[in-house]
Amino acid sequence: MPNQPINPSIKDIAKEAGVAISTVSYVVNNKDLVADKTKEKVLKAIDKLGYNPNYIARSLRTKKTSTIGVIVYDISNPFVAQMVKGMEEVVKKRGYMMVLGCTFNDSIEEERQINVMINQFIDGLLIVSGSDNEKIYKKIINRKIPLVFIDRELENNDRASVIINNVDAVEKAIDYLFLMGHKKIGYISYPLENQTTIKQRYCGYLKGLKKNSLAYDPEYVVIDKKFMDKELEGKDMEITYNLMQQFIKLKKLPTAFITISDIIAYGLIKALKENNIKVPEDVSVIGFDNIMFDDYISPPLTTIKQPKRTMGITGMNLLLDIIEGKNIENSRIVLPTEIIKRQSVKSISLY
Amino acid sequence: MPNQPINPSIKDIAKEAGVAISTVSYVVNNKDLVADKTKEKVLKAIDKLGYNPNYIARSLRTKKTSTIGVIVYDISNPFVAQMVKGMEEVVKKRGYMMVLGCTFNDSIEEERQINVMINQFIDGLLIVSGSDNEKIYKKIINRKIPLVFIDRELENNDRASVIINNVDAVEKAIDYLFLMGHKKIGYISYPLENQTTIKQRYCGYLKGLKKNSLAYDPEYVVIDKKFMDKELEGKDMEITYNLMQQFIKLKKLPTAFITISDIIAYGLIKALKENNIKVPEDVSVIGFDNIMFDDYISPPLTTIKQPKRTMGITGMNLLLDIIEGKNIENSRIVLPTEIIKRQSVKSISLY
DNA sequence: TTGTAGGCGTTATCAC
DNA sequence: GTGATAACGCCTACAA
Repeated sequence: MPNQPINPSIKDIAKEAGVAISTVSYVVNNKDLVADKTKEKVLKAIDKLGYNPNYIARSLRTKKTSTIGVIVYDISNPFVAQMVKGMEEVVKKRGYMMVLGCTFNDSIEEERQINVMINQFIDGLLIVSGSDNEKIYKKIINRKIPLVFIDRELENNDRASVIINNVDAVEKAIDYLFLMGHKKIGYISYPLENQTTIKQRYCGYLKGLKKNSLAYDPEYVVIDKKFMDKELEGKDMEITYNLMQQFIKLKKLPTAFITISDIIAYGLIKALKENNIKVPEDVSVIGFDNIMFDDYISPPLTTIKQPKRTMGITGMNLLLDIIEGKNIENSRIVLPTEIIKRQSVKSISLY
Repeated sequence: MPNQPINPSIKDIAKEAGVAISTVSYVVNNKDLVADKTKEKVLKAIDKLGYNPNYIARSLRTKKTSTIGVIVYDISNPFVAQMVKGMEEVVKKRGYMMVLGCTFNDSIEEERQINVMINQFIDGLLIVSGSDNEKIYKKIINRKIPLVFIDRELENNDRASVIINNVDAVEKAIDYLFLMGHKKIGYISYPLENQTTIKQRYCGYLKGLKKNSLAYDPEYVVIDKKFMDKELEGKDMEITYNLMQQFIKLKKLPTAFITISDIIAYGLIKALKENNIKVPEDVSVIGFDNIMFDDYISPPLTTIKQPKRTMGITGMNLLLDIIEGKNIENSRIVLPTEIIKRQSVKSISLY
């Protein structure tokens, strides 16, 4: 019995089949240059030795890795996880792999990860909600590495991106609340620094207020640095809960709150309920994202739905299209949002 | 101005610094063979041309990719996402990358993904809750690719793994319920086929019943194939909700339910509440996992906590230790579970 | 239609 | 200490 190499190379196959290396390569890559008879011989040898092409060697030659870098802020966030799931579906279908990195909204970390990834490792990069720091992305652009942003727009908006209309979304939520008779509308958000998405939503808040001739009352808005605390990373529910416990004791309450995420809404609702403030009877709440739990909390949460999975799918498809040199008709895709009406908002028009 | 290569190679650096290629390599890899003066020249050239080592080429030589394959069933499941987050922390810290694949509990898909990954692409593989199909893993073992399982044990239990004691966990939950006066304890679970973890929990259920001299009543157990339906993938809450809507109409209720996941518990609670069955007054519920929302639903969910992040961290560290040839004292790590008592269980000892 | 040979960017082995 | 040079496994002109 001849000693079979554990990981046979193209060379071993060539020897086994009694043909040249290039012939094997042609067969492996489905180039129609090989006579059927020869092809068969090669295939048989491949089967016999159990050959698998070495992607590393291939990449070294072709400069293609079929690997996509995906950078998110926190994979354990349900909104993010749902998007990543969408990306994974596409990647799988189109024959790529996905490497994942979490930045936890730390731009130093983001830059580090990008650097590692682009060191000839990946064919393209998908960034979810990166920082506002344009500088980080210069290197990617310089190296001509295809790049798509999801859920975020840079000031320099000629970048490929998949987004929603954040201004519009919040504005519509205010319209809805106003329609339901609310005049005092609060707002809970991350700090606005370094995050276009968050800024835009705040703009929507202001715009919606103005549009409905509602006064802006700083007493009603909670924008707190604690949300950016590294120690508290991933604990938005608790942060909100604690924040609101204080808020309730110190300040007057609006009749409704809009929050920039469902997670925050959950924390808010818990704090409210524990202080015997009924939701929605006393205070209405609108969340953002429409994560899978909204139907299962009490009361079921009214929210602004983002098409999470679709955002992931669309973003990944766009990126792969760019990589594969397909004709891109639109590289700035705006996906629709929708207010999902459940039971956390109540009409107060009778008052 | 000399034309600088966009991606300078070690060769370009050598030329720039006026030294040999190998010298540059020594410097890059911190081998202490180079005179300080030469080293400085090289460093200067590296800085000037903006050199980055090509990982692909390096991998081709060294047969190391510093990339770990992670296979999970569903990244959008909060339990999984939390584990992956733990892995990501470790991977980052120890200088590796992570490629991610989701199988959605499809063993064909699992095998396909494993094949892609092990084609010389990864240094090791971390599998979360794979199938029971030993055959799939043969190839990995044959190729001597380090492999660690999380949350799952194969029959052949000499594999490296990070698990919890599932039998014990459920048994303790029954003890707790019994202590609270419950004699009729229901159970909601995935089908038992192909999943050791699920089987073990069911054993725990049986064992706990017997231990407390409680009769097994098939009327109280819900084990349904719908949970494995490809179309319904990722919708355990809805599935449970629908299942229980029927159950409530057709069957008698136990005084308490144990479920194999918090997600399932959420669906159950919703169905119960909508049928005016109070939780925990009429029926107590114990979940499994302790996901981040348990504190925020109504009532807050009593559950069996799994150390999700720790499982991810431990599993990844174990795998990297194996890869790096460290001395492994224990390759079958059992992590502790704990009953987290919230408000979904009520004592009925007074009845 | 098939074979030869060069090179992708490294690292490692030897000389010097 | 430093410098040639041969691999690693593959792809692709180009030659035959």
